[in-house]
Amino acid sequence: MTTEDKTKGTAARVTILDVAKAAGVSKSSVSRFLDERLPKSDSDTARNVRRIAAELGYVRDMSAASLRRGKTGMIGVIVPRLTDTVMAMLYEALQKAAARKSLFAIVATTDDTPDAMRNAAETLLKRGVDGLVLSTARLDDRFTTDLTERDVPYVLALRTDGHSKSSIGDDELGGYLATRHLLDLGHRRIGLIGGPSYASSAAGRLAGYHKAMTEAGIPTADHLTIEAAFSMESGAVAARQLIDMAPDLTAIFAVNDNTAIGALSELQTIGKRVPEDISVVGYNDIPLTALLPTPLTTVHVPFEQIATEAIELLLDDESAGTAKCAMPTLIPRASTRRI
Amino acid sequence: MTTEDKTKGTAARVTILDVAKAAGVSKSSVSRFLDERLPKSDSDTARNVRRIAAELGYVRDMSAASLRRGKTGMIGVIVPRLTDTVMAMLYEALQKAAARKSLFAIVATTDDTPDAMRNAAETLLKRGVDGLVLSTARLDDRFTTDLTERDVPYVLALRTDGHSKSSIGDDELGGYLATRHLLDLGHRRIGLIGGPSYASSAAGRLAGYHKAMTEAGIPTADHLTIEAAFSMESGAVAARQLIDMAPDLTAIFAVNDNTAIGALSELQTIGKRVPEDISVVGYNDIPLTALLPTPLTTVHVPFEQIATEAIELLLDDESAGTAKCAMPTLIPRASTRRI
DNA sequence: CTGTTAGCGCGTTCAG
DNA sequence: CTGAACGCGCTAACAG
Repeated sequence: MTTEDKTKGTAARVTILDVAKAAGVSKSSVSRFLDERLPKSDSDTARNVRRIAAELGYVRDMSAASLRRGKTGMIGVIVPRLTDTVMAMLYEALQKAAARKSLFAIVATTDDTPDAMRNAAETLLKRGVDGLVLSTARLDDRFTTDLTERDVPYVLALRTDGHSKSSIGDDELGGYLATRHLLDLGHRRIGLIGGPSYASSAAGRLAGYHKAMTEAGIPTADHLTIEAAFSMESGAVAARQLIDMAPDLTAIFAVNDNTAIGALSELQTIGKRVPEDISVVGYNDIPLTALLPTPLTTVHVPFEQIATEAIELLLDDESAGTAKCAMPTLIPRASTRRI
Repeated sequence: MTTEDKTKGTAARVTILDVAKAAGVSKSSVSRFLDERLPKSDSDTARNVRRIAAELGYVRDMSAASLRRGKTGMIGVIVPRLTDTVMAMLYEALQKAAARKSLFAIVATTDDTPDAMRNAAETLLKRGVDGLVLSTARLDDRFTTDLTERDVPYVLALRTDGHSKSSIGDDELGGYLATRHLLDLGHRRIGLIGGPSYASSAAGRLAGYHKAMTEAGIPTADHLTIEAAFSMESGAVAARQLIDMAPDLTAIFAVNDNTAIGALSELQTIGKRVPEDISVVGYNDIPLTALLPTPLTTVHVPFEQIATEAIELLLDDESAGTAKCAMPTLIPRASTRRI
């Protein structure tokens, strides 16, 4: 009787009712004992129920639970692309942070274009996510207002729009540290390869660069900057333009490791040696930077911390408008040297 | 009456019933008209219902639908890590392929360790995925038998265990092409940095290397191989060992771009120039390879195709044991030259 | 602490 | 083709 005949291939799901019967309690009791959100009771029956559930191989039906609870326990993450290691690192960190709160992070990608971002958000929302983590916020975008109107909880990560809840790195400090490092090595003619102006991260790092340069008494007119996308290709193009504009540069600060790597490639092509002829600093400290033929000096960003704080902000209803800001660190490597 | 008072912040969900009432039909009709799996009818009422649903902003409640259907429309993907660009590319391709079938691909990472793999699978299964795509299969693992016993549909991607449904690249051909390329350039002393022996991809590429070498009449004793993990660090270590073993090598074939990059770094360190002193070939054609200071010759793998076929196999019940195999292509770049 | 009851929103019978 | 009715598995509210 109790040992049921499971015909091969018909995996007759064990339901909460089976557990209830086997344990001799009601199904609501089982439901409560197995509720991972509640502090787990240590009564005799509680333990017994958990044991029986485990023996029977019971697993809660998420669909049914979600329907009833009105929550899925999933949060949606939107990133430009996962093939960008920075974004992969962020997502992996968000996954871990979410798991610590018994949540599961699912991801959708855009190509950093606003309409793809809407699609991605709709896809995720249709899947029933309880909230959104956006790493693609644009300073000029109205998308977040839509989310607010629709009462969708969300938080920005890595980039901010200036008013939404956000968990970011201190980009201005990072930009300052990078530039200051070059200044300390004796460089004066320092070019900057910036990121797209709609990204707050790029803007912050640029501001840090200006701050350090100005502080060092270098005239603003000598601040050589150029804008690029966050890709290796555009880093290469930007490096070429920068060198054309100012052949006497002794250092370049690229606000992103990818663009820095592109720049490295281009510098090699045009016959400038790094660091003998020119020093280069990147940003993000992706694993690759340490293993380049010339290991790249870069700014380390604490993604784990940013992710943890993003999830906390997302879950905290009382924190509207709050912005958390994590400290970056300079990692000196072989791509920079004293002039 | 019909225009309800939505109190701010209480997003009173539009249900199928609201649509039914507004359209003057029963909810079951609405359900049918909106079923994306059925060929969409073009009757007057059908179009009308769809229009009204759109106007009202109706979106199906996935939890309720999943509960009723017994399927979530989600498939689970397991990869070692997303910070490995190869895996990010595979996952992005799987996402796209899944989307084409109205499925959503969620992902979990292991660290290429068998127990983390089990955890990842359980996590995904608890979330209710309809099937699994595994890129972490080991030739010696029994995990897939468990899945079969539990009637969980699954397919292997990139790596195979020799008997499960799989969608992989033709690794032996790829290994052959890479080695043959070096032979054609006049190299005879060719070292190989292999991958972990439990990965069929590594084994296949190694076999291709041996085939090409033997075919070229090079004695087996001169086949210089060494095993490494799929990481840049271990590529560096392996390159060092290889050079220590055989200082007269003129070429290295690394069965993975990451290990190739690690090797490049190490070669630089010990003062060997690429390609002047030694040629290097990688495998996978990750975007970075084209933008290294010395662009890397590598083997291109059609991830999109592999992903598409993986999803098709997963959904096809009649294809037990089938293995699809996609053709790789050699991409010659600056890291290899005639001896 | 426990059990009873009443749906959550939907898809699928099964009659018409 | 359509609509009425049922119930998927679970949890929240309530009553003991």
